[in-house]
Amino acid sequence: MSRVTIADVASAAGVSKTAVSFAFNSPERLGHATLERVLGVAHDLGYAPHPAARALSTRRSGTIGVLIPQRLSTVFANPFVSELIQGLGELCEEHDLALLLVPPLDGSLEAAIRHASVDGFISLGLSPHDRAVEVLDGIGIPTVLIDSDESSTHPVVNVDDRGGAQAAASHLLGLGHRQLAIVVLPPARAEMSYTPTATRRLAGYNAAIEAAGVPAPQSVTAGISVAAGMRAFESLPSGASRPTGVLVMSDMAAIGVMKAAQTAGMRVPGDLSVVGFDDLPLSAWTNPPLTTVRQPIVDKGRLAARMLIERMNGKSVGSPAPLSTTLIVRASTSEARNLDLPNDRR
Amino acid sequence: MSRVTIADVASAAGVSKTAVSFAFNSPERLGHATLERVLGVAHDLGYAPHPAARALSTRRSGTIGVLIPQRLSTVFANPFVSELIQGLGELCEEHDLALLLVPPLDGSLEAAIRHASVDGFISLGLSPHDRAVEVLDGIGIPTVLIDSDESSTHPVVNVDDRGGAQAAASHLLGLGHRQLAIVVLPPARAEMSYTPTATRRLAGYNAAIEAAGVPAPQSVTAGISVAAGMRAFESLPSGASRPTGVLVMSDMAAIGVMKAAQTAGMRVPGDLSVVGFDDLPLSAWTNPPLTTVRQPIVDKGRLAARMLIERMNGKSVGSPAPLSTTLIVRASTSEARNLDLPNDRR
DNA sequence: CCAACACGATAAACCGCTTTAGTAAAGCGG
DNA sequence: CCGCTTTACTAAAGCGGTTTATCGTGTTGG
Repeated sequence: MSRVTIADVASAAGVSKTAVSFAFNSPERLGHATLERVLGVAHDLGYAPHPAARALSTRRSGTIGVLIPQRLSTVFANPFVSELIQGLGELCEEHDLALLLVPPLDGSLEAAIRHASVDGFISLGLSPHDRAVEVLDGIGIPTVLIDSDESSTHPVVNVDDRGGAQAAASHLLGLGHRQLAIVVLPPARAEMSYTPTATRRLAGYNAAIEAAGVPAPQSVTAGISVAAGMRAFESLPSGASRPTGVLVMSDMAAIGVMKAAQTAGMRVPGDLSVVGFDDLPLSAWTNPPLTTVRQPIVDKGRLAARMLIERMNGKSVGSPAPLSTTLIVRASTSEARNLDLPNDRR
Repeated sequence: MSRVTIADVASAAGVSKTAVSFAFNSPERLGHATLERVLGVAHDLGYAPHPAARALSTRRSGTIGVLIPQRLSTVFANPFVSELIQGLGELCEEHDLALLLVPPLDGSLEAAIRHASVDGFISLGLSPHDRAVEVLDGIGIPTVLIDSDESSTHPVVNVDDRGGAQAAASHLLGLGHRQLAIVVLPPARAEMSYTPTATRRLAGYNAAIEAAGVPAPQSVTAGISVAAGMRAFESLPSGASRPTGVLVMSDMAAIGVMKAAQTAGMRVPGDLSVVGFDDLPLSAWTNPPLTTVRQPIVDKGRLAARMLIERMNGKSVGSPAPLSTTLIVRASTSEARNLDLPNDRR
């Protein structure tokens, strides 16, 4: 009843285990007759080499791992990850690799890493100094970091977060907004503070804002989900210091902000301009369509996978230049209304 | 420079390999002093058991596989899959499992299956008679089918597709629509025709339509994406036989249909009513918000994972009752206009 | 004082495959 | 007919863990 092994095939075909192995991996080393016979027997018996045994022998598992810093249910609520996987997937399929999603095991990402049988890792949003990344190095598994900080030891695939954020802020400022708020990305892991990405985007926002000589904006942290965006809106200051424009670091949260604003009776963009970040496909269908900063997520995944595969093949590769971001102006932003009425607007 | 093995730790700590193994797996079998020492040495050396070796020995990989019948880039363009993974992920994390995405390898799903080192498989949309599923059986890997046909050999997790579809069609018919069209799901694999799911939904639509004594609707097949939905709209009949309502088997395609209709100058729902299937989160934000059939996708994933894990633990489980679906009426459907000029209601 | 018995640690077999080194037979030129 | 190379196939040694059976040893009970 148990699995049929190479030895079973060998004895059934009257040859050695080696011959069976050769039949699959180096067919040219076998005589034509035996090759046929072995393959035939193997097929009849439904033989499939045990993947773990094969991996142990060849030191290759045919799998690359994706380090998921949080619970799968929260991470996959963000379409960003789907996009990324589309990119990774393309390269994986091209190279006959499977994709292993590695979430924290029993709360510990490090433990999960040790258990994962992969040829390489892709890390999402983790700093190069994160303990998980150090474990990776300790084991000596090739790794590529996405959305991280520059690192001398790992290739890092980034987009121009700072430039994109700056463009977003300039856009709002150009429309006459003076009272702004920022919705910041959540930390990748509980222990951390700002993610590398959040830090860069913040810098971009602030650069534009300071250059315009406008008061420093309030900032709120929100998870990457519509619900979190809604909560973020609630915690924005109201009254006189109410912002007329809000810069959100993710499209999902931006949609939440719009939704909450609308249910609070405000009009977007009439009463509140919102600009997101990512340009997810769905951001074009929202109501109103979201003004946002486009980053090439699929490309990012593709590029990261390509670099990882090269590293797995022994080539040493450096970090590529950050991919460019572009502001996509849709309908969630408009000129600030009655921006300096002598006394309170409303 | 190569990986540190259990033998390295053993000799560094002056004990046998067995002792090191015990230190991790049966700490109670070691004296307190040695236990501490071994763990200390292991930590200093950065030892991590080789996952493949461990898997070979224990016959457990700590991984469950998700059989992806198509390219990752097309499958993950559909938020349905993200939702499902959220459900699967919850259970996986609870049981300390990782999730392996297994797309066709070199075009062959069967080949991919053989290479995957997993303890169990979840199949998406494949018939129980699919060759891939047969390979699974041949190897003897526990498997749970999602969106499949009833099977005596495997647990199947389904929703009430037929009932949901019937409700959707009844909704349109109740609004006075007489000229309908159906947008059918694409085959899961190139070889197949209708998927089990598509067959059931079609039956549901038709049951309602026939009961209403309305002419049989046109049907078009469209992939699960906005772009495919747009193309589907294009290929709908125009002129006198133009449908006033369209039943779409996926929300993504439904959104595409709406979008294409709008860019063609039609108003939704004024000129065309559209009802989708799935109730993806984003379907609530579209313009107009989409009327659709809600299916509990996350629950589906959770349930499937739970059943698989039980099967992996040796318990034999049967198929659960189909999860229920409910029609969610939003704003993409309205009464049919001027349907027969003389006596039109409305 | 000796048999009985936990206790702590180990040697060796095993998991299922790949691969190196090697052997027997066949082919070949001289 | 002999040495030399090919060809076709195999034995056995890993790969890096786990696990079973065993073995000293210091403790006890009778």
